[in-house]
Amino acid sequence: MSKYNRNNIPRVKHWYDEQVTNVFDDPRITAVGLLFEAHAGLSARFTAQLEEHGLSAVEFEVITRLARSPGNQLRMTDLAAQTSLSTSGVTRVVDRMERDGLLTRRACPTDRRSSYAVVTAAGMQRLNETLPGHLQMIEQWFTGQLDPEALTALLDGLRRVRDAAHPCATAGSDDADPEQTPDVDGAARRQ
Amino acid sequence: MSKYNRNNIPRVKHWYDEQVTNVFDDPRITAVGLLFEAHAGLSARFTAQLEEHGLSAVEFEVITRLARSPGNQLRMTDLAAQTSLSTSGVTRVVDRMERDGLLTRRACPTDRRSSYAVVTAAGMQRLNETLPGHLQMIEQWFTGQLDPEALTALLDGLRRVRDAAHPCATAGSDDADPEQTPDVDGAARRQ
DNA sequence: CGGTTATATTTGCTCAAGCAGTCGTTGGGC
DNA sequence: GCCCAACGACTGCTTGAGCAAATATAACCG
Repeated sequence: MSKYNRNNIPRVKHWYDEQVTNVFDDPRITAVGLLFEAHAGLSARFTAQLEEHGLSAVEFEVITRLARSPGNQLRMTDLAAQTSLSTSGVTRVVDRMERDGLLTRRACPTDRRSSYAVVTAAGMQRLNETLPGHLQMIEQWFTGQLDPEALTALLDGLRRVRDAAHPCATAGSDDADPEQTPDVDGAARRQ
Repeated sequence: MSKYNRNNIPRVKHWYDEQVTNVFDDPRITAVGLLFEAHAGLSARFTAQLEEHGLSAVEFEVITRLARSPGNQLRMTDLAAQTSLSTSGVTRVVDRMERDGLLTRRACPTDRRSSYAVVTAAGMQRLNETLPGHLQMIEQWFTGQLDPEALTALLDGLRRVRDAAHPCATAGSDDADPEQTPDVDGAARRQ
């Protein structure tokens, strides 16, 4: 439904000019709507599947971030920086997940202000139970909906938008991690 | 690291060797991450701008939906169906906006169970003050980040994902969506 | 050292949102 | 006309999240 470029005549003005029939139906708003609804749709699908495994979306994000980090652990602050949560939000999620046995707190040996959130064995097991279904959902509702070129184009576009708009929440995620790896198998030992 | 190569003896390859570092960096998860982070980034930018005009993202969505509806009004239930809110959520957001003078409730003449939420003059004025800046934000952080073809490709991909995954409104109502014009932003995490 | 500032986490408070239940209203079947 | 299921809006309750203050520790600087 190429609502936006209904004709291919090169134009001086913007791509949306002719379609503005009503201020509130502006195609720019529609574009945002597409992105937001795609997000909402996927979010709902994922939430439903995660719930079957007793995880909320936030908990899944937390445990995934931890599980991909060295030692299956992160300091609370770093965890907050990598997720959509504030530090107090992280405190409370970790509270709940600790109560449920999925995580443990561990004191940082070099800085007594800090503490690590560590995935327990039970947490890793839960994650391993959940992940295959989750990946299946992603394929079913997202990546599998598009052929490879379309998917690549979509991801390229998203990456640009993300890089432009994202308020540096993933600051420390992909870069080299100068932090020394503290004791990989501690998770099993502590509990 | 030390766990796996604590001594230099060549090890037998275990089933998990390639997974311990990779499973959680699966490109499918990365793809979802891009979409979600793009959404989060835009959402944060929009929220900041709307806040300057005294509107939350939800309030903006509500007032926009109403403003594009005939008579600048909708029944509460219909408003709920068009937004990311449940009916009780709509009740409360309309409460607040009515208190702030942006909306009014009006009794439905034909069905005394129903009531309409109507945008007041003050509400329309607020929206008109807010909208240009909002559109500017969309261009700045979203549509303006991409050249026309890339934008078209992005929107095409999003539309497919949206059509596949969007649970036809959110809470409760699961009808097909005959409406041609998609939506405005909303739902922050919301999830 | 002693004092000041910065950092890490937790806690109190507030608020927005959903669910489930309530109340009044509607409309169909008889 | 009467009954009852369906519907629309609202309310009580709970939950999850953020902000700001509190607490503890670290780092720095004289």
